[in-house]
Amino acid sequence: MNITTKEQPVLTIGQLAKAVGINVETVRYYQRIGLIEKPATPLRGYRKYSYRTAENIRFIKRAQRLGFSLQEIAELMQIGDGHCQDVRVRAEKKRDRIDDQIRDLQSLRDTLDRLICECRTGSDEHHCPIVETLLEQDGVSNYGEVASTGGT
Amino acid sequence: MNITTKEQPVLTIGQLAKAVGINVETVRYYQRIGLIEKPATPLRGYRKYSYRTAENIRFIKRAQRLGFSLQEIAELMQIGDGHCQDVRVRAEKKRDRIDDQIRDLQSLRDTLDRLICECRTGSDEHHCPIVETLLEQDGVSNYGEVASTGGT
DNA sequence: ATAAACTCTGTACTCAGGTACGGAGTCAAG
DNA sequence: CTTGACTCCGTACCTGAGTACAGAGTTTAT
Repeated sequence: MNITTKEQPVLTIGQLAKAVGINVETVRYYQRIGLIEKPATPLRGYRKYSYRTAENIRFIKRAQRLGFSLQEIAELMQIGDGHCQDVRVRAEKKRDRIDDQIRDLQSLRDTLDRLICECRTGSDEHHCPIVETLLEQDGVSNYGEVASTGGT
Repeated sequence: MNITTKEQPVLTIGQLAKAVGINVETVRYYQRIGLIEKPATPLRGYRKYSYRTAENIRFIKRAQRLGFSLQEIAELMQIGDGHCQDVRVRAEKKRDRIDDQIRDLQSLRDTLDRLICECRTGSDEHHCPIVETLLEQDGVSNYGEVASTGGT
């Protein structure tokens, strides 16, 4: 694993998959959707992958953990070479969407929590504030526009 | 819309869908998966739905906004009649999962934000901290175990 | 009475991110 | 040289929450 072997294609797909901790099928899947390159098929025998590819996959996984979709990651990898600003703008949009998500989840959490408390306090076994809230026509309309309910 | 018409099946599927603001196909879908009951097929002609069904669908939509899946909602509707405690336990579990989600999103958000700031501060156009972070082998391993990365 | 609008039924498709499988080829160890 | 493990390739399947569509029947308005 020294610097000289770094760029040599030496890994079989199985070794590659193991090295980065994903499934062989997932490696193939990434190839299928063009997210990682497919080393030219040797005239006979197996494809060999470089550690570079392993790093690319780790990149993908890290970006996924940061909340990017594979589509977005593909774009990131394309522009990633050049313009920092493009990447930053994308990251900012992503951050803003995450903020929205957090807000929604929090208001949801608060609503649930309040209901749970009421439920715990109430002694009437045959009347559940949680279910009743859900059953209400109106009132409690301030869950906070959580989770886009469709649209088109 | 007075109390006497409440339980009479009077709505066509289209009126029902419109009344609750969802697609006709979605109503059918809910029927298919057994989430709402299908009024017995008349010997000829169209099915009629009661306002009760409309309320059930509103229940579903509200529960969805609270973060329940259709599967969970189906369960809620089954146990909802009787035992408050069951509902509460489910709601508590749900709340805890939401807490996890919020935590994950927040650590993700912080990481992104930090990178964005570094990116904005840095003047080097040819070196993007965001991309570099993603490209790093190790370090920055504390995003907070976000998003289960698979595993049989 | 006829056309437009609606409903019914069943099936297939969508999106994302994979997973599974079958059959054939290939490689490495004993 | 054979056996077992691995790879290749294509295709099909999975989950969740719907959406789309075709063709036939029905209802409603004119």
